Amino acid sequence: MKEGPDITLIGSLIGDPARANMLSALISGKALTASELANEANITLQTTSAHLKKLEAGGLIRQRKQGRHRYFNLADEDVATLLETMMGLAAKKGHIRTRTGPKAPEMRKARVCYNHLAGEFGVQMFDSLIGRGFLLEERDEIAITDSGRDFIRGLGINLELLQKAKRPLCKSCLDWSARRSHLAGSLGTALLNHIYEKGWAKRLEDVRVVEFSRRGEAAFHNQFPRLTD
Amino acid sequence: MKEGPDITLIGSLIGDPARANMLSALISGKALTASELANEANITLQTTSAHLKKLEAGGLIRQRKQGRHRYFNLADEDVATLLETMMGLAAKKGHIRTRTGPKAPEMRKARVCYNHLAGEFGVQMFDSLIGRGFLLEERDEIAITDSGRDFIRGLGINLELLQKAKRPLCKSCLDWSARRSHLAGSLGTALLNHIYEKGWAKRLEDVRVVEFSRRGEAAFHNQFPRLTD
DNA sequence: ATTATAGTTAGATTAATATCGAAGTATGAA
DNA sequence: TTCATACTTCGATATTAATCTAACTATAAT
Repeated sequence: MKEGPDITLIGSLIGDPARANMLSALISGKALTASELANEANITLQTTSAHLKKLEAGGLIRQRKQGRHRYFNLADEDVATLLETMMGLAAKKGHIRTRTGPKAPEMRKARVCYNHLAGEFGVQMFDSLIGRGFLLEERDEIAITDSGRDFIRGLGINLELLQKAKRPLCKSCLDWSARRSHLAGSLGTALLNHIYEKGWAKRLEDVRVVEFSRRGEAAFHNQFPRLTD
Repeated sequence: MKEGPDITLIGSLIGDPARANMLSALISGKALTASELANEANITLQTTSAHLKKLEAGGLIRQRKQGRHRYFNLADEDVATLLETMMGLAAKKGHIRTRTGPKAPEMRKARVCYNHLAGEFGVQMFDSLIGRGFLLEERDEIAITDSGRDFIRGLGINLELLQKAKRPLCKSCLDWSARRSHLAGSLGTALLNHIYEKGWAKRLEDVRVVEFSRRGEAAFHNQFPRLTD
């Protein structure tokens, strides 16, 4: 890593495929061990160790020692925001991941993308919110409408709290599997949490698949109905 | 550039010092020729050409042919946003540019940083807004107060329009020269535009220096007084 | 103690790519 | 036509850094 302007280091850290894979894995918020990250990036543990050292030195990740394990996390919310921004731009520019799309059908159905819902369920939720006039899509910007505010508040979500956050409230995110937009941003995160809190789906360890129960699936479809147009 | 997840390409593009220098130069919004960018990055024109090709293929820049010149720009506002986000994170993590800070004294005084005001004038404006209770600084987040809203509206700035934008309204940005914070975000941009519109300073071509007139300087100090505490 | 698991460090190899020199293309000026 | 400027393409070189094997440290389990 040669000298260069301030953004060079961060760019080169993310610019390596192995490290990018690790960061992508960490973006779900779940703490992962070095071995898990090695597996995620398909490299040996030694190489992983070297990468983790660089990522930590660059301030992108943090580690917690616990017994003989080391758990790694993104350093803070800002790093997650940066990665989200990059993913969004990459999707818009058509840099779709060539190598590994979501393979398993459960992944295509519903999965965690960073910290919001993606997959068919994510797309359906987004379409439903747009279709009922709760969200407004203009070019690439998403805005919430007045009726949308009422709807979200009706779910018991504290909208004012979300708006104070640095992250944009509404943001679209292109879906790998469906090649359609779904909802990111702090509202997207809040809605995923809502799904967990209602018990519609379980938060699985280690995996990004979101597993809906039968009842949860029905409740989801009821809350975010598919509209025939 | 090996295969990898979607963010890898963008990361590696920004991760090269020469390219990062070029992108930093372009972030002011001014279109630059290949030769100018070569000069900015301190590399030969041949190497520059190769870099520009990659940046364009990656969707980060656009080019316009005009006679025997080629003018380069960032591809769109999203790219600028990404770079701003990265600069912000880099500053927070302490990855300050080691090599070249702003040299010329005019640069230290007032310059364009992305699309807001930086340098001593930028820092003073920021301090003044904080000191008069128009902005609130909590940890790394900046928020506008009710009296701040009144003040900004009083300048004739449409605050509601700014808040609808994707970009955060208020954001702090660490100053290279002053090592102090100044105001970025859409409000920062709006205030810089306000300075131009009032005729306090001229928008110079090719250079990032913001040149205040005598009268403009006085008006600026009047509008954003330095507070003795 | 002994063995197993989790991770780091060191050293060698290899692959990627930034860089430049030299030659070529395109536009404009004299 | 000739010359100059702006930029691209080609080919060679050199440097960087990602990767692996092997050896080492630390914690935990038996």
